[in-house]
Amino acid sequence: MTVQVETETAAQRARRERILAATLALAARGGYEAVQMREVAERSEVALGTLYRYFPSKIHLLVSAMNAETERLAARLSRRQVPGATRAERVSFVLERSTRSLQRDPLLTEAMIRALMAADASVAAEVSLVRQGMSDLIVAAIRGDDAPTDHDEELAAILQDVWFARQIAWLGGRIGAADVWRDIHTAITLVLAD
Amino acid sequence: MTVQVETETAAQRARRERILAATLALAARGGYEAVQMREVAERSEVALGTLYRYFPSKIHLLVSAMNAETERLAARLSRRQVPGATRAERVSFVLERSTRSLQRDPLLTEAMIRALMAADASVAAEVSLVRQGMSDLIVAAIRGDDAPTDHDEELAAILQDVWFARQIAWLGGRIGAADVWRDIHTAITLVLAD
DNA sequence: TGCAATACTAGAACACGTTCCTGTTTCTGG
DNA sequence: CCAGAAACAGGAACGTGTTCTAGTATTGCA
Repeated sequence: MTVQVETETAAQRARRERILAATLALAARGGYEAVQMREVAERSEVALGTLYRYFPSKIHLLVSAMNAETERLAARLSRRQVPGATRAERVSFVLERSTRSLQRDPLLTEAMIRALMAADASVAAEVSLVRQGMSDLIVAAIRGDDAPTDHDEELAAILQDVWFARQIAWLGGRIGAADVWRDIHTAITLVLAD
Repeated sequence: MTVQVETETAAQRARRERILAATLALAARGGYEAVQMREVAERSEVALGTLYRYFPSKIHLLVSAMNAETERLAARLSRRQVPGATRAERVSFVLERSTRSLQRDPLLTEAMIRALMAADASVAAEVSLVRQGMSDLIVAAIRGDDAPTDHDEELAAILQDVWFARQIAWLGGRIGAADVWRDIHTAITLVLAD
């Protein structure tokens, strides 16, 4: 079992980017169900079989798209020091920005979160990437400057679980968009009582 | 818009129960994907169209099955006083029993949790029932005897979010069955530090 | 009891994710 | 540059959730 070295021609990189761009465009327009594999293939000018060679399932495709979006968000947030005197304030800042960023494009978010939920073991690696990115953001906010501890990781994991579950409740029509942030904020103040 | 009074003939009640029984049997045997609508219809000796008249989608069907199972669990747990001196101990007792009860039948659990995740707005009512049932269990455990407060409801909501998200992580192959309970226990002790 | 409405059966048909096949293009090592 | 390998295009085909149709049985009511 040899490890494949990262050799991707320019054409391949271009295809991958066209595919992801088409995915984001379709998702932003009509959410999860609008991301149809035939349509993605057609828009990215790639055969259906090729699409499946790049992304072995619709779930992989959408989780990869979410990972790219998460990286963009993280890059934007980590540009400068998170403001706030207490842990709760700093984490609130980060999670509110994240939540608002997602809610700005509800259909895109619906598509990505739905894929994240539907992910089975074959997508575990990609999902872990997304989760690790979020976790890093939260841990960095808890610690103003110091090195993170295991305890911080646990707190971040809980907050992320709440964050995730609240998004699902929102997608499931059980709570409104405003409730999402309110509930997450409640969890932050309960868990991070300084 | 008139409200339909609950008139269900004996034959209809029997059909509904045959359908749910077939669903549980198939789910316990092969999980979510083994619950195929044609197969459920055939086993419950009902036409496919009739199955869809009773349960308008596979998700409705599985969430309804989960609701029935949750009620059975709640009935068993509420039979006697929850043991434990502290809130954390009592909640741990209830959630460990719930978690173990689910993990005893991993494929059935996979089917039901997956449906719960995939639920969109059209299933919101049924999903809320399941969630309310779980919440009642947790709140009752937090309060030994007293009336619950809003604060208790919030704590229960957070713990349930963690519980739910950890089940998803387990289904997604990102953590093992043993980790599920360990993580939930961690959350309990962090959130309910007495 | 008779009849209109509703419920049910059996099965075809449709949609979309996924797989597979055949022929062509592009890449890579010698 | 050439031969073989790998990647790609185009599209048929399959599986399963869901919908639809036509005919039959059941129910509720005057």
